[in-house]
Amino acid sequence: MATHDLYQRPGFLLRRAHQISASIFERACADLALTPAQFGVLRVMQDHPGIDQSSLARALAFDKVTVLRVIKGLEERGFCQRAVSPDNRRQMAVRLTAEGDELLRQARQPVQQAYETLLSPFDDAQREQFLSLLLLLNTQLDTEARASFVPMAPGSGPA
Amino acid sequence: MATHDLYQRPGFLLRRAHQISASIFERACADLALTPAQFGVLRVMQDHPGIDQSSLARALAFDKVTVLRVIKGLEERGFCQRAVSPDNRRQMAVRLTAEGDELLRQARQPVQQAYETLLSPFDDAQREQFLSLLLLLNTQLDTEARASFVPMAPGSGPA
DNA sequence: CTCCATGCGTTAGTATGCCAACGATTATTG
DNA sequence: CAATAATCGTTGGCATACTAACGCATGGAG
Repeated sequence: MATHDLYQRPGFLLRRAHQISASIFERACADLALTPAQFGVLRVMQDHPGIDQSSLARALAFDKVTVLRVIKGLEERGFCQRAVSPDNRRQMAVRLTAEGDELLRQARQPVQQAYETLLSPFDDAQREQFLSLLLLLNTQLDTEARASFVPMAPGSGPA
Repeated sequence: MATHDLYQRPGFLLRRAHQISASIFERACADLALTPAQFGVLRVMQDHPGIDQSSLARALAFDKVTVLRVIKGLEERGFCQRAVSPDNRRQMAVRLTAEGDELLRQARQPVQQAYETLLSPFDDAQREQFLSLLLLLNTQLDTEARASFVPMAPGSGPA
């Protein structure tokens, strides 16, 4: 029965839950060929036009290399543009194209459906518990694992 | 404030929690250069000597390609052996070496420490809630995402 | 027994995540 | 101002995860 303990470890359960979550999301957005990471990047770009790649990475707690590759893929597909920032020539200012905005519009419904599917095993009280526990874990262990997570004020730009 | 919604999505929170969990585990086992996936594979091999790769993948809900690569890496480091199964020449029978068993023995303490760190934001009641909610989500959505999860009886071998 | 479907392991390709290192640029500090 | 720090984007490498496809072995159907 020693193996059974493994299946009850929070790390194992979290890995599996994340796997299931990603699978549900990708299936719901299969027509758009949109992954969770791509969706997150596009959403941040939508709220912060002209954001630089490193700030975007910090906003999502992604690695900056991951962000670079996701953005390059999105750029090839015509969903975003990159340009050297006029404020700081080290930075690349990233923003949605009209196609990217349209993609997000089309994604709204399937993303919501993935959300519902993922939480379908829970009743309302359990959903609230689950989300608050996850939020607590994330905020408490944030610095434990990576850099601090500082969402910026909307409209303030990359300043 | 639209971005803020993104951070409250269960998919985002799960991804981040998994990321933190993996980071804590890898840090705790840094001296052993042991990742969560490698630990899982070794644990299943320990409980089911001579198991074949596909059964091992199903037991952990890993992809068989992932299992193949993890096992190859472990084999190169001397922690497990592979041999064509005498029962079925399609299968590779995998088992721990003495070094692999010793590695698991050395991993016991850091793995337990990672477990404690991961659940440190929670009190006892919250831990129980969190684990049972994760378990519920996994069992309910299991077939939703991938093949069924059938742990085999210990000692029955790969039959 | 022969054909056929299935299962297993493997390879290849793609996407995510991490770290380390590098050149270029900016910020800091003496 | 000049030397140093830190930051940004990029590249390369490793590990995890998926799909698709292939060769091979097995099991079942006719």
